[in-house]
Amino acid sequence: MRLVLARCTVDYQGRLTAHLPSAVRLIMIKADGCIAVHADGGAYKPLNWMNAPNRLVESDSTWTVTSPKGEQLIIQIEELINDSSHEMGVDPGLQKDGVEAHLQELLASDPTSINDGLTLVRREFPTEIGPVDLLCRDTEGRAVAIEVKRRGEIDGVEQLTRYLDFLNKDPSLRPVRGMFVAQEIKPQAKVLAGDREIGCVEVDYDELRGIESPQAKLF
Amino acid sequence: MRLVLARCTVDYQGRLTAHLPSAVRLIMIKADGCIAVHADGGAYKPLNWMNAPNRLVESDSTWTVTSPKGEQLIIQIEELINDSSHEMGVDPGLQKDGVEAHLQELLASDPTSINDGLTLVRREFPTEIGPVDLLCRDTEGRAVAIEVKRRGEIDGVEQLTRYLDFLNKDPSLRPVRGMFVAQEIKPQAKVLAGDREIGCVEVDYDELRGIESPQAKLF
DNA sequence: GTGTATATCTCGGGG
DNA sequence: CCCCGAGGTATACAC
Repeated sequence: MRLVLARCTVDYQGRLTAHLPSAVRLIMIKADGCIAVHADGGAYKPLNWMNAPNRLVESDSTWTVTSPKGEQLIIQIEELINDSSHEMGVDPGLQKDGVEAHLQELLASDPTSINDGLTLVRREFPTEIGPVDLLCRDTEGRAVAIEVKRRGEIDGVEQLTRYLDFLNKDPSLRPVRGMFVAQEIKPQAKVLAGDREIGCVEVDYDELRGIESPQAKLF
Repeated sequence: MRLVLARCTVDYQGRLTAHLPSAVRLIMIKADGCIAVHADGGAYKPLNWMNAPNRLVESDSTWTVTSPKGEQLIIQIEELINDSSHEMGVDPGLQKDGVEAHLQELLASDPTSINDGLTLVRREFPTEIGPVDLLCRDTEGRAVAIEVKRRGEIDGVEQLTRYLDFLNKDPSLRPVRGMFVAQEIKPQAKVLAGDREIGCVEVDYDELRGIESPQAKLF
């Protein structure tokens, strides 16, 4: 990783046009070629950047970065304050726990935690317009489409509604009812779901994980 | 801005749980207190981070960052390779051109570029569920709700549909028809819009800007 | 490759 | 404070 501290201006032309007036900034160049220009504040997003792959040409005080997609970043170095490079090696990467995929796995392994008597037909059940998180059958053999979210908002209800529209065109499934499952469901989402006769269930991730592997609680 | 190069492990607990095994990384601490942990690759996103405001406590080799929202980041420094601080000053910030707001302004100033005979009632016309980009009337005085996007995708059609549902509950507006305007509209979005009797119009940003300020073309 | 959905989304604006 | 919407969203994954 190369770290350059410099007073500079930056111009981006590509998906939009953007300009950074002169100021002192950190320019980060990573081993894969991606470049980020950071100010000393404003959280994690750089002011300007260019993803890999790209081509960086340094000509005197003008750095020109060009991407194959036709994007261009021009950095004018007005005053170079520091320029250092460091060998860092490959990163083993981030291990996450608690994202939607995990919640979906837990619910798939035991759909009765959503509703008594539910049995799983398939996870990621395909439709023409995208996959339904869980497709189940209830005790009476009727199809139930389930949308899983960490936080249940209005978009999720719309998404499930689209799936239901398509699933209900299939005679072998019809009638399909919908259920919206999340750790937390926003009131507006509940209202919209109610309006469309979609059931709402709030579940507790830690509790599900506890039920899933009860021995974990012993240690 | 403080830049620390170190072999470290990182653990985050908050909105989810995440762990970073030992490796050499860049820890960036900005003037506003926000912290980002970067690997030497993988684009501009940090592996782990903590937004301002937060509290950083350095105790020997263990850094503990706590946010008021109850999030926690623990960095174990195993080997300190470099630690430097730089004064950078306040950044004047990014100037953007070509985002949706500009497109909306141009269309508001001349709705006939969308459809002959349209006149503007209001930009950001409020509804219970959010503002409609443009509300217009056509030559026959009927209300037209317009959703403006840079890139027209399926979400935008859903959004406009929600607005239309609400607007059509208002007797003084009803019937309201919808138009979906973007620089580029994806085929599926066109299909969904067609299904819901929403008109689609693709517009050219540069051309609009030319019409808007014709003198700009002279120079 | 396109299309779809997720994200510790981030970030900014309005009530 | 929450809600809502835009983003050069980026990123992963299925078809």
